[in-house]
Amino acid sequence: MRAAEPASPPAAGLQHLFLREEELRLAQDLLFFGYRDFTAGPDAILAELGMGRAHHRVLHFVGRRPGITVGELLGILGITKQSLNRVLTPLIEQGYILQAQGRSDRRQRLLSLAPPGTALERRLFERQRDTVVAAYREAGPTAVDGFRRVMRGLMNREARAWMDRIEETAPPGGPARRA
Amino acid sequence: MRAAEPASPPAAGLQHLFLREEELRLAQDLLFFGYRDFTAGPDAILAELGMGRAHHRVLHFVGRRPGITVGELLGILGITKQSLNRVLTPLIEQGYILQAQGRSDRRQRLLSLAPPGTALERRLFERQRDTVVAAYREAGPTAVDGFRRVMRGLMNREARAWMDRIEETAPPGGPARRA
DNA sequence: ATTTTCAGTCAATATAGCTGACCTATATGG
DNA sequence: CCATATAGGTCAGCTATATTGACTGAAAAT
Repeated sequence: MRAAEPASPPAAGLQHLFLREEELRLAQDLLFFGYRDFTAGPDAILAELGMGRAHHRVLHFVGRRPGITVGELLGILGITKQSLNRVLTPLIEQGYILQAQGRSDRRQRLLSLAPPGTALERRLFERQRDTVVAAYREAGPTAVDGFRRVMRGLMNREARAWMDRIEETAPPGGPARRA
Repeated sequence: MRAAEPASPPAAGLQHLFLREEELRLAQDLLFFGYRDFTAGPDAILAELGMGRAHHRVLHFVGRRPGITVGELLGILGITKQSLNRVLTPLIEQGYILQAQGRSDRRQRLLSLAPPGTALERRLFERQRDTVVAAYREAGPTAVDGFRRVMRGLMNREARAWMDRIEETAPPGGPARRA
């Protein structure tokens, strides 16, 4: 409130009506609440195991790309090696994640989920899936497509490239090669 | 848009085709990368000022609801009083946020942005706005509507109620009372 | 043989959250 | 009026997630 009227871009231009300030502030609200509640389910499970969101992210991306190297994982997560190792080392020690020496480059550690890792990731996934399925059902297929396009638009170049790669190699239809 | 045609539901198996596992894992990826890059801009500005995301959230929601009480803010943010005060107290001491005694209940502290707070929030908003505007423009109005519906679907009941209220009192058109 | 890269480690620091205990000021209700 | 409940603040201590910088060892590349 407080006087001010902070320059709602006067919407003069054509198709820009939907880009007015209030629309964009609404986007901020949506992303804050939506992301928070999206992560709330897994967070609760992880807390019971003495883990946090960072562990989930590692399990998720290792599950998504079995055989991923530590370096690639660092690139995806956008954190430092030290930060990653604080969650990765315990996950390995506790038997959730396996390391294998790289074939072409033996310095590399190829990461994959051990059975307990697969199970935990699955449990976290299913909790999150319930949230997403409910939202997707309510919103409908057209909205889902719009959601995907907007989220993609928020991502930086690197993240988009990663999404392109994952969509190529893990197409709708499941982990197996496309039908 | 990037190849791929992300599975606009091929209409084959009724309305469930778009809820297959891979689609849902894609949603996890989208939310992780999208949210991270959405917050990256403000994070960089805040870091220069020795602040973090928590400060931004306070500035955002106080700006959104001037005169909000501490208790209401706690409810929105979903954190403890102690956590809030660790960022709120410095924001007040540094002149970004004003406190006024509640009129009907003098125990309440009604929060609002002081001019420096308005300016900083504006700066953070504009950085984030650029990201959102780019995504919205790329995706188009229909996609934006879908994005909103899905994000809303991810939110819990309380958050939805808050969104309903904000949409009533701050309708498209700007912070001023409805036309 | 030197240099670079991949991975891991140690130490120190900062932010953002948490619990529990306790305080003041003000409202509210018997 | 007094007792209790509520709004807000504060102290102390804990955890999780991130950071930087410095350094190591092994293997690849030149």
